[in-house]
Amino acid sequence: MRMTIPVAKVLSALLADAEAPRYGLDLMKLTGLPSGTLYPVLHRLQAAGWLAADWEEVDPATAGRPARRYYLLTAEGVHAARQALAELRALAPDGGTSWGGAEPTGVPAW
Amino acid sequence: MRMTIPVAKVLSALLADAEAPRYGLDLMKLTGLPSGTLYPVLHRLQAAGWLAADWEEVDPATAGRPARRYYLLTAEGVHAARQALAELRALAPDGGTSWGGAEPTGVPAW
DNA sequence: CCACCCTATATAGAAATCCGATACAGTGCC
DNA sequence: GGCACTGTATCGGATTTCTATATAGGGTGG
Repeated sequence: MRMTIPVAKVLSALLADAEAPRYGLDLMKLTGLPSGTLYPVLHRLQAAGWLAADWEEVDPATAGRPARRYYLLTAEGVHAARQALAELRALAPDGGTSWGGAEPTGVPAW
Repeated sequence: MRMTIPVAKVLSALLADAEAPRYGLDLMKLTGLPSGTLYPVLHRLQAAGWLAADWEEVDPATAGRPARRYYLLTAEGVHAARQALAELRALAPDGGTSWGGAEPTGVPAW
């Protein structure tokens, strides 16, 4: 699973609110991603085994809307998502980053 | 400027340590990015006006190594980088995200 | 009825991005 | 000469993003 910002947004939304099940349009609004980005991400997450999907069982005529496809992180997905987001947080400083690197290199004449 | 994780890593490294000037190999070690990823990122940042670059003025024979190309964030770059990293931080929860979205949607039968 | 908007999911195709491989060049060492 | 190290940089295939577009049923208004 390659971590990208859209993937991180989806994982973040799926992790929030006690891992409540989400459906596509819901995730589009939460993440701000267009459907053409979101659905491929969801498919990749499923292929990676991080995400499970199931059709909502309702009669469209009764519900007055199309059936939704609900997504829920697997146990592995929850774990992986937490770890991935933690790594992301590591490079977004709160005060000063100072993630163990080399000390400032020689300043140019400039 | 499209924000991606490699771009964020570079910005983070450039912001750290009081915005000390950095050169390519230095940034490769700090960010862990391969040169094939790093240099295109640096070029894009320059094209966006976020980054300034200048050749170190040394005699390679005297220094015992090739001249370095130093990179420093512009004023605009510093501002933009801080903002971009803040947005990244927003989606990497520390405790609970709860970034104002819709409340949990109806749970599936499943 | 028919147009139109809303909820939903999904794909096509062009553009952008990432990353392993490769290139180039000078220094230092054996 | 050969090899390792410091540096910067590009190429090309694979992946990813994103703008359109497709599909389909429900509800509303003329």
